[in-house]
Amino acid sequence: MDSVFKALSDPHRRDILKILKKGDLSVGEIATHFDFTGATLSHHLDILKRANLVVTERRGQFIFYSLNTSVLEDVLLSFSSFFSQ
Amino acid sequence: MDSVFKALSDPHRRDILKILKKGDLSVGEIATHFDFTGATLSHHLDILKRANLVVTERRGQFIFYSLNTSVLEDVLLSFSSFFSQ
DNA sequence: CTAATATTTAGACATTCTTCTAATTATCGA
DNA sequence: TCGATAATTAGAAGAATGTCTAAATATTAG
Repeated sequence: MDSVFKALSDPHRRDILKILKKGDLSVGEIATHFDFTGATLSHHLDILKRANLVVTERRGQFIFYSLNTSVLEDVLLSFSSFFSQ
Repeated sequence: MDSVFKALSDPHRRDILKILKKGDLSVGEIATHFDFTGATLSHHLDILKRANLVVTERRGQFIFYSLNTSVLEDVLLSFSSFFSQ
């Protein structure tokens, strides 16, 4: 759970998750939304992946990232019980 | 919202919130749950306060901290819409 | 096979974060 | 009022974080 909170603590990473809500995107497509380098984006994606918030799938030259919806639901439940109850 | 995510990114601060769920506590009482110094605790409490996650009230010598429940509910709602929809 | 494109990895640097000790402020009890 | 207790503030040190450039890896097209 720690890695999830850490992952969500950066605004750029939260933006990435929001962008992925609309559908899977390749790294290059995600990159068009930001000003920093590909290396930096790669680093953010790695942190999201380690937190299990996203999953990847290679399709030819491209690597597509998508939300790991089941984990996101778990996270939300976890948040609920964290705050209430 | 950024300050909230930042505040929640530290495990000790999340522990503090959990402890406060049981009821208001003075700084000294909160301190009994942790190993670090009072100065460090004070710093964590300051971050939680700036994020509006807790509120304070002086009672004589003591300063009591309690959860800012209305903001916590907002945060949870915000999280929900962040993940779903 | 080679060149081009997509992405990640390595290494460096500046900033931010967590923690500490020491000093300061606030309040109470005698 | 003074000393003791409670909490915060100031300043410093080391670790972690976000970012960059350059190099490496993977895949496709010709």
